[in-house]
Order: sequence, then structure tokens, then C-alpha cells
Amino acid sequence: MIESAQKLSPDCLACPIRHRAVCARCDADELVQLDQIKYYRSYQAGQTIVWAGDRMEFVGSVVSGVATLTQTMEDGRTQMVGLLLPSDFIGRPDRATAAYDVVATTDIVMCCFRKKPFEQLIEVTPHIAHRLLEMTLDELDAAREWMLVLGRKTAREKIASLLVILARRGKHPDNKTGASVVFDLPLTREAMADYLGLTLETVSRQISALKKDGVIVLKGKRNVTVPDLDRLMQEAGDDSDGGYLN
Amino acid sequence: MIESAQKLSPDCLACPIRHRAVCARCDADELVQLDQIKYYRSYQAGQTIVWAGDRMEFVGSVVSGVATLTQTMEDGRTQMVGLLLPSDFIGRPDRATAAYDVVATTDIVMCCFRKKPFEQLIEVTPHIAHRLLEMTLDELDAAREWMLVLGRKTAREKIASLLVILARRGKHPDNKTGASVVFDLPLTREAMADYLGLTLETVSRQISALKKDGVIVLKGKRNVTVPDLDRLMQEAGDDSDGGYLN
DNA sequence: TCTGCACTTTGACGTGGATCAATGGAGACG
DNA sequence: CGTCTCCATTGATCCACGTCAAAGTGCAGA
Repeated sequence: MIESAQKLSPDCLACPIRHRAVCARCDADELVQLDQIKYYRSYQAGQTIVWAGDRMEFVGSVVSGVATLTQTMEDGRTQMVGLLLPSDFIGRPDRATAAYDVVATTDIVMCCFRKKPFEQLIEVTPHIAHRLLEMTLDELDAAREWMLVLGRKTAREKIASLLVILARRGKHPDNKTGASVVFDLPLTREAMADYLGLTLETVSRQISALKKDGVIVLKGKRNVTVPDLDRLMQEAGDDSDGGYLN
Repeated sequence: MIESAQKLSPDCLACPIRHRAVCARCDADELVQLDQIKYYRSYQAGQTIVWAGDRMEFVGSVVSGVATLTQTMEDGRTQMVGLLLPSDFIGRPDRATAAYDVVATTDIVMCCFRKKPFEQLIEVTPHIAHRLLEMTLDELDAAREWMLVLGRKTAREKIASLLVILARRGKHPDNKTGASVVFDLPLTREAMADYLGLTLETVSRQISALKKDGVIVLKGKRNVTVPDLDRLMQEAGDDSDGGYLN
């Protein structure tokens, strides 16, 4: 409710996620409407954005940074159920309370919409509703892909699978020589373990093993170079001819 | 393309999944439109309804029976990524080819819509689009719930979790005395294993263990009685006060 | 009723990853 | 410049579940 720390809205047309987020299909008029209910909000690495069970006051998109969706059992076992990268959508229209914890794993900027007005806007703006359906279906596909990883892959394959995702979506646009990809891990070993259904020790060991085998090169603990993405995808158990995207 | 085996459309208003399927929000006019592009189709237990990678000619709802969505790796490892019970929707608008195998595990009746006309109908019928979004979000929640099961639960908890789902959605409406629930397993041990990321031997052993401990009672191999659903949910690791359903 | 086949159960044993326990950096702060 | 703290690595051991193998069960069809 405190308005102080909010920035004034920059122009949607210059937004870095303009063509991928929930607003991707909107025309200029519709952007104006969205603009009226939007506000930016920043969170620091480690901060919890939403607590499971809490009332949701807003929905919105990740503009920059990375967040995680996690579920926790009473005894403390936790499983990450979503990895939120720029342009991903947070929140469910027509649902009052959050189903999962949302935690920023890097500093993050979100483009938020007050929930009620957003729900009303959806009703009269098929472009938004349509894009939201499309994005939800994509998330469902990603979740199902992840079910295969969790249910059937070995620890090594799991790590490789995660690295493939990060290499694909999180890669530095600047540093990319030929087939080799460089990026920073936006997650701690523990967060990776929670994503992969492993312990952090196993994550560490498998990363070391992939390093020893030359599949990846580490600079420090977070900076990863993948000299040969096809090789990594092979390690992930994915067919290297790499599926039919759309 | 063969028209012979298709039944004539019964009245939508008498449809058993009328209030849960993708048509749930439709008014009489909209039902008439849907009716014009719909046809029923039956499959026998074991039959493959759709092959992954195939062109999708239709989308549709399960009217009765059970089907599975599965993904298979090159080396043969398979993971079930969805369990389709009556009223569940199959197919993705705006996508040409199927992403997963769909297999009938019992005899099944589907209410199919030719894909193109259905896509067009969505554009002009917000009630359908809205319901489809709602159902997709529910499926996403279910998939995420399943990620927790696959990633963090023990074999015993996994079996119990599956039984809870089946007891809740698949229970005989007739036979239900007090807290006890009776139903038939619609899946083989192998299919359960594929759902749970286990081997069929482990599934068999854990079912035997749950039986020995009195958590379930088996009549034959398929008929299950759950004397105390709360007890079963406890075994599943779910909080017995059982979440906030809407 | 007999036989075959698909499914299931049960047993014995091996192993991948969990658990328990030190040790090793690297940035933050006095 | 030390030391605290957080994160990561590495090692030793354990055990839940996978693997391999052999019966057991029940329905369908002759």
C-alpha cells in the first residue's frame, strides 16, 4: 500500500519482455489500459515475494531476475515446482490465495497488476485472456517435462537437464561463441536440489563429475561455460535433435 | 474418417460431465454450436488414442473411462504425466501435433470436437475460453502437486498419494459407507509405476504393505476399500486437514 | 475342464543417492 | 588483516528402491 518506493511506469513499448509476457498480443489501446493498473516492484535476492496460503493482492510478470515456486511438506521436505524467468507470469486469476511460496533467488523486478482490475480486464480483452491461456499451456508442458526428469532421470541427467534449461533461457546474450554458451547459475546448490528432487550433496557431486568429464567448465562456483550444448543435451537424456519447438 | 461407428449425439443437457467439462459455463445457445462440431468416439482398454508427434485432428473431453498421458525416452523409460478422468480435456488448441501419447486404460468414451472449428469457436465464445483456462490452471496445479510426489515422497507415500486421488475422484457414487470408500483401480501395476516413478515390483510390494497394515483392503487385485480416508491421507504425507479446495 | 497368457506377488541381492560428518573457500564486516 | 558466515566440496557409510529371478493367480478361449 505504500506508494513511496514505486517507480513511475516506464513505457510498455520499451519493456524488455514486451513481446513475451502476458501483454504480448496487446495493441496500443490495450497497453494503455494495462498501464493504468500496473506498477513495478523490486525484491532482493532471498526475499519471499508471496507466502503460500496468503491472500494474493496482485498478479504480474517477472521483468528481470529469477524467482522460484516451491511447495513444502509439514516435515520440511520441499520441492520446487516452477522456475520463474523473465516474462513468466505469477498468480492465478479467480483464486484468492497463493498455492505456493514465491521466492526471489536473484534481485528481481516485477510488473504487477492489481488483481481485481486485472480480472475485469481479462473479461473484456481477449488478447490478454488468449495469451494467458497460451502461457499456462506452456507452463503445463514444462511441468510435465519436469515430471519426466523427476520420475525417471538419474542424478547426472537431472543436473544436465537443469543446465540445458538455464543455458537456453538464461544465457548471456553477449557471450556466446559458436556452439559454446556461458551463463551464471541463478540458484544455490540447495535450490537446485529442491528443483531436482535431490540433496545438495548429490548436486555438488554431479556438478563436479560433469566438470571432471569436460561437459561443463566452471569459473568460480556460479559461472558456467558449456563448450558443447549437444553434448550436454545428450547427458540430459534429451534427444539431441531437440524436439519440435512450436 | 470412417463415420460408421459414430453414435448420434445425445443431448448435451443430459451429459454426465455437463457441469464439469470444457462446456460447463456454456448457455443453451453455445451448446447448440458445440453440438454441431461434436461427435462421440469409443476406445477399448489398451488402445492408443493419440500418438506423440501425430497430427491432432480433434480435441475433446473424457465422458467416461480413464486414459493416461505418457512421455517416453529413447531408451524406453516412460513417465506418466497426466491421468485423464471423466470431464478432463485432451488436446491443445493452436498446436498442430500431440506432445504425448494418450492411451485408454479402461474402455472409454470421448466427446470430440474437430480441432479447427473448435479453435474458431473459442475465439467468439468467452465462456469456453474462460473454462478452458480454468481447467488448464487446475491441471497445472495437479502437475505441480505431482512434482512434489515424484521428487520428495517415499514409495509408500507415492502409492498412498495415488490412492487418495483415485479415492476422491474415482469413487463409486453408490458404495460409500461413512468414511470408508470403495473403488476399482483403473490402472495396472505397471501403469501405476509409470505414474509414480517406481518399478512395478516396488508398487506391488508397497500395496501389499499397505494392505498388511490395514490402510487398505483388497478384494481381488483391483477392488480397493479404504476404511479410513484420513489414515490414507496421513500415509500420503498430506496434511489430513486436507487443503483449501476453492 | 484344461491350457495359455497377462498380470501380480514375493524373494534375494546390488546400487544410486541419502545421510552424517568434516573440510574448504570467498565475500562482508569490524 | 582476521574472523564470521554462508555456501560448496568431499569422504565414509547406510538403506530404500531397483534389478534379476521365480512362483502364483485368474480370466479367456479351446
